[in-house]
Amino acid sequence: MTNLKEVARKAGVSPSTVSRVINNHPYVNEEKRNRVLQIIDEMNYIPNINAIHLKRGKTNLIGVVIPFSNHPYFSQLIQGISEEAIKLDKKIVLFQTSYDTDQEIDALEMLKLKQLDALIICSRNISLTIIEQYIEYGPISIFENITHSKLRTSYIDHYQSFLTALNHLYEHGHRNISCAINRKKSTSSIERIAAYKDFCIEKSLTYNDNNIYENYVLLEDGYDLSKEIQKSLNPPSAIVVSGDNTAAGLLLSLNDDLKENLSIIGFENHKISKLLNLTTIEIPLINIGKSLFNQLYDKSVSNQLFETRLIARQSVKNINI
Amino acid sequence: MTNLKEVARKAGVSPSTVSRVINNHPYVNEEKRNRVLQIIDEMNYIPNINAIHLKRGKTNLIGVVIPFSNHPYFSQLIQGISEEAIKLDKKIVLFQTSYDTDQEIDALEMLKLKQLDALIICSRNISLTIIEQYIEYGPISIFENITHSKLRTSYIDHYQSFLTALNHLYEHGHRNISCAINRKKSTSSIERIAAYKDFCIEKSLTYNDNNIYENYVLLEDGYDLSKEIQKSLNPPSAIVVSGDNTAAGLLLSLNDDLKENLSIIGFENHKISKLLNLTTIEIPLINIGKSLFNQLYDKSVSNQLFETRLIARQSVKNINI
DNA sequence: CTGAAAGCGCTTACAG
DNA sequence: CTGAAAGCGCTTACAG
Repeated sequence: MTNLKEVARKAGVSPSTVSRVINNHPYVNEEKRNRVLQIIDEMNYIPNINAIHLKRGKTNLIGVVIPFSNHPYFSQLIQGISEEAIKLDKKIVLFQTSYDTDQEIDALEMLKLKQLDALIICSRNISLTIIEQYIEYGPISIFENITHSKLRTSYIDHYQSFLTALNHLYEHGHRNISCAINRKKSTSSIERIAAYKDFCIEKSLTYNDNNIYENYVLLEDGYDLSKEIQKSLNPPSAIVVSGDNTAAGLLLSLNDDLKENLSIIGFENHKISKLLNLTTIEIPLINIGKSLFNQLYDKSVSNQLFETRLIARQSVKNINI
Repeated sequence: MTNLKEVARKAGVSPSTVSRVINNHPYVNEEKRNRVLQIIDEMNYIPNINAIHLKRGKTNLIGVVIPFSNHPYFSQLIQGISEEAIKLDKKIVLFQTSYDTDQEIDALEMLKLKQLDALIICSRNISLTIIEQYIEYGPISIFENITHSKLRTSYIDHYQSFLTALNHLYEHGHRNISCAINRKKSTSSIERIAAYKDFCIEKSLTYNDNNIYENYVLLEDGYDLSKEIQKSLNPPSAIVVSGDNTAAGLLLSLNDDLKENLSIIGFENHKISKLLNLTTIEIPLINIGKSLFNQLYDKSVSNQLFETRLIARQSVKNINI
């Protein structure tokens, strides 16, 4: 491997000059510059990036922590992050954790070791307290509603969004409403369940734990969900499903009776929801991804709220009260 | 930022000894080792990873080139790659290219600059000739049938797999068979089209370009595909769709007439195909991902063929000849 | 505009 | 078992 010094020797200049040429510094004699450039080409010289990183103290590598990449929710976030990263010529190091805490710590440790300049956490399992210990090592942005810390956040109001969905169903006459969420202990689910409880109280509907279906996230989970609903003694007339994928799977798996009588609202507004005429709450995931990235480069810590909106389609029907 | 030298000074030993402690070398006095460990803890010392990389000449970073991550085909590959990478404590740098050549070159350049130890190419747009120029900089594995070069390959026989699907339909009495593929110029599509042509010739069926539908890859593309088929003057009795996602979208979008009369075979055996009782050709993508990773660490260049198999479900019906 | 020199923070053969 | 020294390959203030 030829190095900068050899190039300098062959070109008859000092290493400093070669470095200046490579980094496009002004004040280099045109003739010398050309000579160096030519030698670089001849010798097929490649700068050692690790030496540059050592010297500069940064790597242009940004870590992204996600549980899975095979779900449109997360792949849209990645899409947005990537689009912005390309503009600044930063690279994305993917930590696909499956919510494994060790993997999450790995990412934080790489930030600490300076192999990553910054970190984006799309979803976490690890405690916030642990994450906060790493803030001193580099900017961290997270897709979660936390405003009291040094974390940079982009987030949506899960409580309000869920309430919007529930109220939409209420306005269409529904009084027996269920909901399906993913991990019960996730911060988003906690907000959603709170919205559901408050909604029931406010509308004087009986709140029942059994009306909350847990661990539904994939398309194929919608099939299982349909089975659960079908075997229910008092099946709901409507259901809020916290992801379009599951909502779509559910819609497609319904028997004829439920197909007529079950109203469904999904979340995220993925393409499949349009294809299936599914009412949904749009979440601007790509823009959130962009924001999560850009916040890393803000001078100050910021918290960015993103609006969601209901897109009414045909999967919510009126019911006579 | 405290460094190794400061730790050495405080501990009253040489930098060499500190380094030995950190790297768990034998032959370090137990007492000194403990002292060093204690100082490291006290000073909250963190080794600079870039210095280590410079010294060692490697980074434990593996690049992965994929066009999109929001498609199960690719996310399964990533899954397999990640599972193996974790075992060797290697990290994955994701290059989500959208088939943009510049992004692909970026990945190759990072290999050249030694920021990546090795590279995995799941799908490419760039020419093979260019890729081959980078082999000297580090191991490269690719998901493609290439045996004549220094590239490490894991691959399936797209020709044979497609033929299997076509013959299955033929055996069920179908004589008017279409197919849907993604990018026409991709190597896999070229093999698939060749299989289709040869099949038509062998069975004395009329081959017609119009029976090959192009650029169908997503679930929602299945909807468009259904429209295309419905407006066809001589609609096929069966279709081979080169991905389960599109096949599922198609199946779900068919009007009642076609629902009765169109047989469908998908590819990959994703969960949705089981949910919808879709006949498919299974592709062991997770294992291929694992192989692509492990081949990087083989001493010699290898080429690994993976078998596919037909899984018969209800989406292929018998037709009377 | 240019070079000599110091330094980024580690590792490792060498000598003891 | 241990330390002094050289070196990995760059960059950059400094002096000219």
